[in-house]
Amino acid sequence: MGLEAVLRDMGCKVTPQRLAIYEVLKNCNMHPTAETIYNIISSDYPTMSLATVYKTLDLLKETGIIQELNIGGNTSRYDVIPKPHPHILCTKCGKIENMDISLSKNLVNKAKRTSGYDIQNFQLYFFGVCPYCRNSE
Amino acid sequence: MGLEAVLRDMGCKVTPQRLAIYEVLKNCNMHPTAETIYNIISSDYPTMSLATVYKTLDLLKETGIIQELNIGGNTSRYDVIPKPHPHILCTKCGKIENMDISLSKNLVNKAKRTSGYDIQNFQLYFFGVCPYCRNSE
DNA sequence: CCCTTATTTAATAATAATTATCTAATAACA
DNA sequence: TGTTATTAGATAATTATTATTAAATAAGGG
Repeated sequence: MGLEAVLRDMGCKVTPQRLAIYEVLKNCNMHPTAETIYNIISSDYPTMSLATVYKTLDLLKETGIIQELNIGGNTSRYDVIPKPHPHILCTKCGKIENMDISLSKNLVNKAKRTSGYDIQNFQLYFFGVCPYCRNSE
Repeated sequence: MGLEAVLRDMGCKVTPQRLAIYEVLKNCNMHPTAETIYNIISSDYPTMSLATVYKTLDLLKETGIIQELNIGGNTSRYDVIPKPHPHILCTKCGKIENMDISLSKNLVNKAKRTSGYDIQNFQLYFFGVCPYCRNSE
């Protein structure tokens, strides 16, 4: 289901701004901040406001098609969710990458059992030095 | 090695404020924010300033005896590190608890292999509804 | 034990990220 | 096409965090 359908489903309006922000996230693998998205979009949408970016990101989060990452620093980053996946941050250059591994069902089940929580989601962040930064030392 | 020794080791001064902030973290399992720590301490140290709390937390982070958690919201939380452990956030009441499980060596190795990173650390956050909140629905 | 000095505290200002407010613009639907 | 509720955009407000600076103080040498 595309973003348009999702928005209509929620009784929200389909606007060019919303579509554009989602497109940026889909086409960009750098896990941008709200401000980065704003900068990227500004050339095509000179009237776009940063507040609109924030409001739209909140909305997209609610729909569940994007997620917010809190991987340190003091700004949130955003990411489309094709399926849940861990992230890794290079502590030298600040780059954030997707990881193609998953938590074992086993671990998640153990988490449910030991915590007693009804677990709905998780975030796994690794921190380290990327190969490029390692070579340039 | 206690905090005093660690500080001396780094050539830093041992001050009552630093000890007090660390004590709060050790005796408090709620993963407090800087402001919460400030409030807790204020009764004993009426002259304590919030800036001192922040600076001390940064210092304690550097020593490696505490860690900063970025588990959403827009405020950091802090935690002593007896050993690395996952955390779980109740999305109803906002409580954050330690979890007594660990990532398998297997998974970490796979992460190293597939990413090529020199992995130094990780954070694993689960999100769900705690038993208490579930019952009071 | 006191003096000296570099470090730290505390108060305050500054910055940065995010949220709230409010008016003009616009998507949706009759 | 017109009406209306929603949204965008501009701006102000709020919140978290960091920087600045003068006064206070811990640590080591005499």
